Amino acid sequence: MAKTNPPFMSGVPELLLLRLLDDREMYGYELVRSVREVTDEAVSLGEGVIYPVLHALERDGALRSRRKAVGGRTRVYYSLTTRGRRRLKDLSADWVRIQGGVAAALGASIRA
Amino acid sequence: MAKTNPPFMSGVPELLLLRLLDDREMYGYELVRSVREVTDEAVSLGEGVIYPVLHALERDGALRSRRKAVGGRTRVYYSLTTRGRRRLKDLSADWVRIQGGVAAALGASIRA
DNA sequence: TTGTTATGCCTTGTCATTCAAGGTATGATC
DNA sequence: GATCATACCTTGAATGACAAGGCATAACAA
Repeated sequence: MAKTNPPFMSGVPELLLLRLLDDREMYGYELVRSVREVTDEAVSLGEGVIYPVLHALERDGALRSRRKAVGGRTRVYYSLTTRGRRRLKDLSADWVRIQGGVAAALGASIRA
Repeated sequence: MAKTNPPFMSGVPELLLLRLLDDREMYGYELVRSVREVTDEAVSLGEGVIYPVLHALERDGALRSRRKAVGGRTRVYYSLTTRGRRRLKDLSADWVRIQGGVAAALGASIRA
């Protein structure tokens, strides 16, 4: 095993964030840990990845955010918009298709 | 369905090429068509992707090439080196792990 | 013969994405 | 009062993918 995140990741961060936020609103720092958990430690996204993606998605209208004070701290909670749910659906379908294609290629091994 | 290749592809081209060349030596133009076939049309890589990857892999010692004249044309056939086979093994393992993680995340849906 | 399509190689330029590394500030814990 | 965890964020460099081209030959059609 080389690195934690070998270069197979394009678009995956966006998909995972949308997926998590489809269940409930969450904030950035929380998402960092959640991604690790929900992927069984297979995917680990740093804050340098999470925050830019969140901002881009909000700019796109896929997410909306609200500030919430919790114990003297301020958190920025994100939740899906209708547009975000459609985007999640599309990206999921794309992922399944690509993944299936790669699986077919890898599994096409005749060798014993 | 938006584009043929949504941004889920990082590292996948390299994996697919190594996988195909593990069966038999092939040339660039042939690989372009083979990738489409073997992935059930799910993945389509243009020559602008294929050739740079082939050259990089050869520079890395993962591939070796030889020129072959076929019907007045010259083809450049690539085949795996030992290093290339190890690389294929590593990348495959990485892919399976990442894919499993994403599947766990997507499948973690409680919604009916 | 001339045009078009398919084969076969390649590079360039641009764009998007990822990531490590940093920066700021508060609360809790030692 | 020092250090850790929380919580937000940006910058810079590198990588990767891709469309769009360019070159040349063969095969075929008009």
